[in-house]
Amino acid sequence: MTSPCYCTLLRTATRKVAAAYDAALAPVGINIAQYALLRMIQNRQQVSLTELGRLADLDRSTIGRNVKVLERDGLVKTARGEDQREAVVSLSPGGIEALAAATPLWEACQRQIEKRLGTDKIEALRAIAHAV
Amino acid sequence: MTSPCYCTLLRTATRKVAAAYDAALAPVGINIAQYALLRMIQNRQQVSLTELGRLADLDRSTIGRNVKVLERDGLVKTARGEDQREAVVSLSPGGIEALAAATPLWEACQRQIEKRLGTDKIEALRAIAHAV
DNA sequence: GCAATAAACGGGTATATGCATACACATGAC
DNA sequence: GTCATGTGTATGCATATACCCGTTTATTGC
Repeated sequence: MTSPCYCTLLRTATRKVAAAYDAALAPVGINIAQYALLRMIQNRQQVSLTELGRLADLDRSTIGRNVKVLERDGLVKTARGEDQREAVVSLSPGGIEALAAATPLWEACQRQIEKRLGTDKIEALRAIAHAV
Repeated sequence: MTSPCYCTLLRTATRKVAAAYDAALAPVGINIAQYALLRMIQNRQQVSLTELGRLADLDRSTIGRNVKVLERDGLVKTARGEDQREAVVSLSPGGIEALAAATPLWEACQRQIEKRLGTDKIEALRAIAHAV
């Protein structure tokens, strides 16, 4: 009768996987969303909120709020850009440190997921992410 | 150097897919999370919050809040169970109606995703969801 | 140079989600 | 029957997320 809802499958899987990453990163005091954001900021060195939103595929207002939490926690700093409208975000020393501390934990999580899913499903996951 | 974060792939894919379902269901005034919850309630006719939480793999407190929104919107009703601690949830007439109106829209979304991903990736999605 | 338009943020409102804690009710040992 | 323990909810606090609207700052057309 009713086929499984693909969206619900995804949502549930994501919650579980994210919980695993969150738990792994907890010692550093950040979660997986923050880790991803910190890494994007690191890659660009200097980014505006709008650009970060594009990179992360997130609404600008979401990025703004998430960055605010990172700033409050001393992991990033923001400044006005040349374009006075722009808020330019970059890692603070604390953020660089946190990222360095978090990366091995994140790596371990990656390995764990790879082990759990196996090469074929990992490949499929990449393909699915690319397709949607 | 840095491999793609599987968690971030999943999170991003889920956001996009959920947005598609949310948009499809918008005419009925519910989102995909609510649709999934309504369907679970319909299947069981009568469920406690704890059981719903188990079914949906969600924290009990999350279920409690989500059900509260459904109740406010007149889609479900809750009553005290035999066990006086229990809140028993069931669909209201409005909820039955909404579910009926939403289901064709949801079906269309399912078809759209199937078309977008193709049989192989759909199968893989099921396998991944099962594995995590 | 000025008016219209576009772009970047910020804040309000709303949902979904989890954890920790408090409170209410049940149940079993005695 | 009473007390300890377990189970079911509710609530406070925090994050992530989106949409809409208002304000500020560029940019562009004339």
